[in-house]
Amino acid sequence: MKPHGKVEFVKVVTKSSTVEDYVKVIYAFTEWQDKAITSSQLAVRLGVANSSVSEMVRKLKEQGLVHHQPYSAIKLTERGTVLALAMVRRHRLLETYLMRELGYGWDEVHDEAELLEHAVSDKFIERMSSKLGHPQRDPHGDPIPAPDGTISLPDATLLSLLDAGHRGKITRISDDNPELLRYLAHQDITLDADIEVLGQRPFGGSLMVRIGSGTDTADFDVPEEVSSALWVESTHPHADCTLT
Amino acid sequence: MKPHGKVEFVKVVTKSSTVEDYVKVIYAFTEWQDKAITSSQLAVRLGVANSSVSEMVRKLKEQGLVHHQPYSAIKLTERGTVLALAMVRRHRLLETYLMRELGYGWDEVHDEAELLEHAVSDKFIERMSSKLGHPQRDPHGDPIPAPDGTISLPDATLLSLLDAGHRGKITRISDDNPELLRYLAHQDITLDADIEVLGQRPFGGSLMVRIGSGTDTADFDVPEEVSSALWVESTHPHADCTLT
DNA sequence: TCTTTAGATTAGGCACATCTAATTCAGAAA
DNA sequence: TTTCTGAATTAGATGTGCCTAATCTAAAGA
Ligand SMILES: [Mn+2]
Ligand SMILES: [Mn+2]
Ligand SMILES: [Mn+2]
Ligand SMILES: [Mn+2]
Repeated sequence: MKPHGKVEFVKVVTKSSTVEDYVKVIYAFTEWQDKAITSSQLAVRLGVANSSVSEMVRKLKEQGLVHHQPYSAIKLTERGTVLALAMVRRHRLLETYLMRELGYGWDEVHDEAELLEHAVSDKFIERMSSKLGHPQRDPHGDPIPAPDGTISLPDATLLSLLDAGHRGKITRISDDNPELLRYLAHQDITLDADIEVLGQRPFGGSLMVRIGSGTDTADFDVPEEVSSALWVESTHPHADCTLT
Repeated sequence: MKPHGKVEFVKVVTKSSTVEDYVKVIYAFTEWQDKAITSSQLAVRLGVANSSVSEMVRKLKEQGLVHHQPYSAIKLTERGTVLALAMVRRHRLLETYLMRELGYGWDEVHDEAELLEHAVSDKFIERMSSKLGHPQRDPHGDPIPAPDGTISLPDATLLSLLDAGHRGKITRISDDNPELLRYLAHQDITLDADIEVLGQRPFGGSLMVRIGSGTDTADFDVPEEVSSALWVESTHPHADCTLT
């Protein structure tokens, strides 16, 4: 007597904190540009060996969280995106909460949120969100997805890509370098500050910018490292440029 | 050329969340009575197999966190006690915070704290403590150890051990049965309520108690399951008993 | 004292997430 | 088209924490 049908064991999906971090990083990579992440880029961002990523990506695929053809880039499935957005919501709400309710500095929130995001319950997240008045963005200007996964990305451009004359508001600051955040805070370069690109020093040097508005302005030379961490939303359309 | 001295590799102690839970449970067992916990009692409380405990206790001993002779009870070392008290502080502060700041019910805080206690930083804990005004006990009446490990246990007795006539205040309610907590809250039996033992129903039946003071009192029959979850601090010394 | 037995420990394995080293592959360069 | 090369994958292993099954032991009972 042989079985005449195939027996399949459907693996119950356990979203470990490792899996949560993988999908979150895969998602984050495409948030501000549209190329999908590769195996080794993922390895660098997670701080693990390439081989660990290969192994794990196979498991993520098994669980229906990513699409992946060997030797090509890694993309989230619908389900993977849902999980990633849930984690991004958690992370950003936690960062916001830590600053507003527990007096953390904006350079201190990331690491704490990175661990807490895996430990708090949905109830905790929603209570926080209520208490904060359902904020739309985190302390670094990153948009906070709604509970249903809806997210609206502001129309911002990387400062380092802007031409002289451009004016706008700083709407996002990359949060992965705490030291940079401390530097910026010390210089009073904060979210929503008005900014104008004055020009670029020769031979690929620093970008010259003016921060502030009206009479209260200050000029800075920002090196590539900084200008590639700041996103600017234009206040005037392109036509308004004052080219010298 | 042979080495003429012994080379030892001292294991760097990594306090995993598993280790944290083991020492916490070992500590908790002796908080309200003085017998040390056995292997199988520990297994029940942690929800793991006996063999897992044997294995883990060996590792805890290796790390200097417990004293243990095979086939006998498990005791924390000085270092183990320090770690346990730190975890207890975390757990109880978190419970208090969840109730006071995020509107949790006292039956909902335990499970959330059980996970969060492993994920939050010391900074988080101390910020919470400040914000709460450095509370001395958690929502269930359990004392919160100070950052240095100091803890003062209230002089309370298990309700089920009290004789008729005893009066006092409820100062502690075991928090490991959420359903019981909901029942008590529904009956307005809360921390600091005045209580008087009226007597015991025959044949090992329920304990009859009076809750409240002055004109606002209510009588209850409390079954063993409940009376062994409530601790009472006497308001009148023993001499004041009214035996029938 | 000898036997029983409940509780504790060991043996042998598994799942997860990681590593280093060896191998394979896709696409660029010749 | 063939060769090369860096990226990606597989092979083989480790550490942690858990399991079931087998074995052992201390303390109680006959
Ligand atoms: Mn994380
Ligand atoms: Mn952020
Ligand atoms: Mn715990
Ligand atoms: Mn409690």
